[in-house]
Amino acid sequence: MITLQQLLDQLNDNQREAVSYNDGPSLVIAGAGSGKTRVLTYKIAYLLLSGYHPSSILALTFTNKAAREMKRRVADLVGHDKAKWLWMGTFHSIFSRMLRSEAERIGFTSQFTVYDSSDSRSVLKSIIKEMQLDDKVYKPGMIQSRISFAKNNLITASAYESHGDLLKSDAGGRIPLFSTIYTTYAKQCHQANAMDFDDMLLYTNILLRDFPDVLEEYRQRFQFILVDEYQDTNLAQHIIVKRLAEIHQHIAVVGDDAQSIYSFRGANIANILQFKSHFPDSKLFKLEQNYRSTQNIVAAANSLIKKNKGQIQKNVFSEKGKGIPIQLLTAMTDTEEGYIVAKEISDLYYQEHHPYNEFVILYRTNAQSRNFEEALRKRNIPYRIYGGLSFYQRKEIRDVLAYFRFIINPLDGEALKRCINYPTRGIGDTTMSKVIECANHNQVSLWSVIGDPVFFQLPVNRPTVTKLINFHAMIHALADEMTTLDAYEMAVKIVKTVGISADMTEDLSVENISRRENIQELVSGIHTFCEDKANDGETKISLADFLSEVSLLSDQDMDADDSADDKLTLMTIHAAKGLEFRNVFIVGMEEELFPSSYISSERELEEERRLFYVALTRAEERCFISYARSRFRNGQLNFTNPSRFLSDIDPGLIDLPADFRQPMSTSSFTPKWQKENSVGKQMLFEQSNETTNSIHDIPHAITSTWKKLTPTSAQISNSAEASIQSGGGITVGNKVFHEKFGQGIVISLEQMDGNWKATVDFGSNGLRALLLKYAKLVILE
DNA sequence: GTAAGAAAAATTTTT
DNA sequence: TTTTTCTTAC
Repeated sequence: MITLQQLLDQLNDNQREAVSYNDGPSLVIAGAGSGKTRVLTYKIAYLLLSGYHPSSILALTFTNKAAREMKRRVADLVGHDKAKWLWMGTFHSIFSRMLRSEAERIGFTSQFTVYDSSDSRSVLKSIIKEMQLDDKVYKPGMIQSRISFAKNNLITASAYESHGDLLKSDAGGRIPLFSTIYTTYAKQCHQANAMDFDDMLLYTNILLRDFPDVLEEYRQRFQFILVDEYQDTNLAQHIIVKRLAEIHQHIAVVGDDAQSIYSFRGANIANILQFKSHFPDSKLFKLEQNYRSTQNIVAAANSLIKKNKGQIQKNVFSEKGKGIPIQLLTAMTDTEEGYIVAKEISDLYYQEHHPYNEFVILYRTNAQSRNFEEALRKRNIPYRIYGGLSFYQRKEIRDVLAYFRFIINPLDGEALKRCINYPTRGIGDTTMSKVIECANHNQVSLWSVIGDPVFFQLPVNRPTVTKLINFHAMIHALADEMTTLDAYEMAVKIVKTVGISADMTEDLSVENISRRENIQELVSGIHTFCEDKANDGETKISLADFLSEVSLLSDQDMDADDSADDKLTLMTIHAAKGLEFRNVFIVGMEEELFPSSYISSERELEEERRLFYVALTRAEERCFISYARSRFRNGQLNFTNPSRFLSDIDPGLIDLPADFRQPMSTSSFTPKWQKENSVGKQMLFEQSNETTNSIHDIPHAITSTWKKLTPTSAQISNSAEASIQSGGGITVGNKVFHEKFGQGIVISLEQMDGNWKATVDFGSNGLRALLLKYAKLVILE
């Protein structure tokens, strides 16, 4: 147990001020490596020592890992007995807890299922199919992200339906039925007693908006609110936090606007930049001393981030040694880049005795890892790759979890589809389509139809009826066991009963053995889960308890086996946020790759620059940056140019090779279609900083997102006009001939990655998007 | 209901 | 180039 004084003595002046300030809202801007987590944990400990009850403190994070780490560190300060009562967890897990206890108010049961993004994509796919829409136009992925953005901006399906601008924008983007899909999707999720990740934020908002007693209860309960990584919050999260803190104003948020790299997931940097306007009495604290990196690295990162506009001014400094300049490695090809980096690592390992686990290779895209893997293998350098399939994404794990879900919530149609499909039991697509149609027709759940196919006059033959009824009976019997068995017993029982065990023991292929091990790992994970809960004094741990936690878990949360063995790390820069390494290699520093060729606005360019900032600030001691002059991308050899970001770094802080030519492009963004012709001067993509308080008002921010997702009619005509000047002679309205698709009419023209793309209506052969570079279009008239 | 073959697409992804 | 998704044939 620590005293208040001891607590404060362990902090620097700025940290101490931030921790002990409790006269109103505060915003703590925590520069990279400045002890952000330390401030958060000490602040919580401080509050506990000054009399707050742990259960009156709410601390929100973005990852379970961060929550766990923070809880551990608070426990180290004040003891586990106190720390365990804290409301500390991810936004989603805390809100899930609230939603489950108030579920009935919004038409769900406390057993509601959480749909992950592949579940919701699958639901959307079947809706699109059912509405007989072309999934080339209504791309499930695109629809999904639009719905996600709508929810993150608190636009419900019904609000969407009555929002003229959005409807108009959809019509202009050739997806007039989007709103209908959204409504159907919301309805189906609701009927399935299921919420997707975004729903958890949206419904929490609705709960707090429509039920004053609930709002009041949680306002009373949470006497102090802390939020980590505030720069990554979206509107939905921001509004919830704001509502809860509205009365007592006991709120502290921590973050770094310079590390906001998740806007593509809906994060709104304005939440942190405009914090003062949402909490006018708030006090700003800045943590500017970096304890991680050498002065050189800090200065280089500072010089880079200075190129961004619209940020909170800070002066990050280091009192460590000057260190060595950043080293730039140039390769002729991507393969050579791998070789050079591996060589450099090898030298440091053998000559300076740096263990491999003090190295990280950071890249913009996962696809870049390959060259490095090969080069590392050649030198026998052990490595670990982050990213790719997570444990919970694996088919066998999803199968098992589907059974858990289905038994707990029989209305969960997605789980049903998966369960009925595996292990094979002679019920295929044909039967399922009939079941779905029958369920829709009778307005009942799939579960009901399967329970009594004869009653619902399902048009299938006798053996199929038996199969369906058997399946129904098996699930029903298992559901009955729920009352007596705990999570672990239940899991074992399910895996045995449904035939997964049998299926796994049958074939002994290598893949199958790995699958079996994965299932084994899941089951023993459940065992551990039960034990942990029992140690905290909980009794009767049900499978539902496990499921409600596991559906909010990601692979990042279970890497227990790291750091023990001496392996180098390969990961994307996004995945590296929050981590630190002695030696950092930032690779693929080329135009079109980093910054990504996908960016289309100054705002996105700035986010890419922040991403680079995050990469640089991971380094403690050495930082290497590499690029190649040529690279295979999508099977094609491309010649590349060094990234414009290289010239954003103060030249005195980076060791340039003798033959290095500064990237010619300036650091500012010019859309290609503006560069090549002078049509269209307005920045259609700029995001507004406005946010609003009301669920039904459409924040300005979202409309701009919309413009990104769907070309507005204005944009289309801009592109069309531009094409008149430089589109290779083809213009909108041309009748053209394609050797495969025949005759068609050019509907629109736009530029992508410097290539002209035409959308052509080939009549019975459908709408086709064609790159003029490849498609040999003959102009007919 | 599965397996092989063709076609199309190919950022980043805390929950 | 690889990976994923859709088709088609057994």
